[in-house]
Amino acid sequence: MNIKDIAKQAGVSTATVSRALNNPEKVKKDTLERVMRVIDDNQYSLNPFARNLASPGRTNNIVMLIPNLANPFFFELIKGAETVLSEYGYYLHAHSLGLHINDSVMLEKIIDDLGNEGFFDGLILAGSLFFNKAFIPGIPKLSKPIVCINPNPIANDLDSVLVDERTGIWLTYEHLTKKGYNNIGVIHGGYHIDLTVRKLKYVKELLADFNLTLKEEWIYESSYDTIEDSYRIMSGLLQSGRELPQVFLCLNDLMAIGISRAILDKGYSIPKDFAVVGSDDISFSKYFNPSLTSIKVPTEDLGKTAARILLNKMSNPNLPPQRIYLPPTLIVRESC
Amino acid sequence: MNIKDIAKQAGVSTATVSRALNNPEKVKKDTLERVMRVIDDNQYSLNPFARNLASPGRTNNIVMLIPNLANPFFFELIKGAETVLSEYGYYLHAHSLGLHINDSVMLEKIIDDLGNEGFFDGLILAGSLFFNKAFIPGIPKLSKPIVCINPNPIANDLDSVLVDERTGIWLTYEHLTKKGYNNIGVIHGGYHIDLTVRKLKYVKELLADFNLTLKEEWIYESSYDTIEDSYRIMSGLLQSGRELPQVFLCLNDLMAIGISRAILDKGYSIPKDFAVVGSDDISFSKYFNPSLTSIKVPTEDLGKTAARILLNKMSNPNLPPQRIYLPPTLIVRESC
DNA sequence: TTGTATGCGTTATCAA
DNA sequence: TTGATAACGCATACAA
Repeated sequence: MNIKDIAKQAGVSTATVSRALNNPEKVKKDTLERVMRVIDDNQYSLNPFARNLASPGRTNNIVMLIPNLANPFFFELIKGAETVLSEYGYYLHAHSLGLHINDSVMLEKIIDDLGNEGFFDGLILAGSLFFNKAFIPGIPKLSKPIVCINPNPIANDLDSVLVDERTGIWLTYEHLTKKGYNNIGVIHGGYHIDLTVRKLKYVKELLADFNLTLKEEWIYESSYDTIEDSYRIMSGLLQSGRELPQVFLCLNDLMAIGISRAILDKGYSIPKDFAVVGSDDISFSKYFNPSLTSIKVPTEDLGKTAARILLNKMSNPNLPPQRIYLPPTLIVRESC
Repeated sequence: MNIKDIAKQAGVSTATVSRALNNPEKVKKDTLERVMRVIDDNQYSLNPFARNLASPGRTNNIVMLIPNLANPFFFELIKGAETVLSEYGYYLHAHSLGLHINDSVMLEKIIDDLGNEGFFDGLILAGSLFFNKAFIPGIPKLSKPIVCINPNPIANDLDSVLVDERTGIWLTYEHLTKKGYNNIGVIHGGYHIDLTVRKLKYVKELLADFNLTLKEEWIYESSYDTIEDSYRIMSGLLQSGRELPQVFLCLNDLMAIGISRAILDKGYSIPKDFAVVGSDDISFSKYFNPSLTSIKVPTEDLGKTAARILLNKMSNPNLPPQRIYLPPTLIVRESC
């Protein structure tokens, strides 16, 4: 069923059918009704590819690639971007990389496929992971505006929104020392994520300023994506009898929740026996028991800002890349 | 920049350029290299619309419309669907309706827009909300395979995967009576969501079988999408001095977490003073303190099953609609 | 191995 | 108000 068949059945030309569809006011009422009836009767739906070829327009679709929907951090990002984009008539679709996250070949294929299908007008890439050297080469081919959220420093030729992570670490340390905590341990989600490398560096630099060092044996590797892993790791640590830090700085809240539950389940108290600090301040953290102290990043604002840059870029593709930094704050609650 | 320009610059025909792009093995090596260099130099990227018009193929994109990404329930759904779809080379994009969720005009526009853009091969609709009478009319126009997850009964002409909610309620009631709880209250997320209406009906029917009734004043309205609302409502209830039920059956876990925290903050104990049962068993519930008893729905399986039906439908569009029911289970933890 | 020519389904221009 | 037709950018059957 194409426009030609409809035209034939309705006894008009294809031009009239097209007009009936796109500019109904330019078609005589009787004709319009007749055409529309034929269209309805045959459940005709026009070919979007032909339409776009004949008269190119925007797709109204924006795609946001994220590492893992399981972390609420990312849907707050999505929410922010969606708020802004929908005002301008765009639809935001989130695509979670999930298992492909460590596979740069696959990542490149995804971007390539998406681009080739012409599915979207612009792309938002979230999470520092995406920007390893192996992956970046695929991006220029896209010829679509791109904005990154929290990319690693390699991507300095791309538009991006970033969190001033150093400040977050600094605020935390200030609070911890004020509370009398000196022995800090860090729980991260793996060195393959650039975020880990960056934040560990900031912690070490900060401590160095005070002539202190971060003990290597107090740096623990877990996973950013599940509560489970951190729970298991912490349970093991508590059972091992090893010397542990007084405070655990977790590089996201999912991990903080996991270790907290392990601490409680072993009969220890928070923050009396161990204090816990998370990162991101996802919405659950406030309701966790004990409520979680966390380095809050302005997640929704990150999304909004990325969306604004993207809109800007779409209407003016030749703008030079810009980087915008947003400040974190420390939300102090019961866990510390 | 189109294929013609490239052909001219490379001194070949458009056919050769097309071949270089799609069947490089059919082009002489020198020619191929020359063409490819011109393509790279000009950052040419082909027009996906023209390509698809000339030789129609699948887009590899599947869109899943969901009410709200803020509820982890939905990303587990996404995860399940993604697992299956990616095996077959499809990309799943989640589109969260967010604020437009109560606006059926907007919903129809969204589906219409997406369909007109044609960039997906199939659609998964999640959440009972989508299927009110005002909305259904828009669907047939789409002419793309559609599968629903947990639709309301109106949508019985659409392929769908459903949870056997009645059984979930039954399992819960059985457990509660065994534990000696008789006074049940229900917390739901609003009557505009069909899920609410259905489950309340099941609860009432079940109680009626035992010659009991659900007290109208023990049916509380909150919101499915935020923990906040339920926290606030429960705080108010506890302060009001009104008579309250012994057990709160919450129609999702977000609400269960909200009221639990309110109960604890007012100095009451769970499950001693009040017991709490949630629904869905999202991943956080296990780690909440006290851990949450919840009616677990096989969320990932729901997503997987929906994906399988969709795949089936895409390769065989004339299949009659099918409905598959999946059973819930009761996960008993500390809160009850 | 390469080129020519045609068609894909729609929109838009121009005439009628 | 309507119709004939060129054009959109690409893929492909067929010819060379």
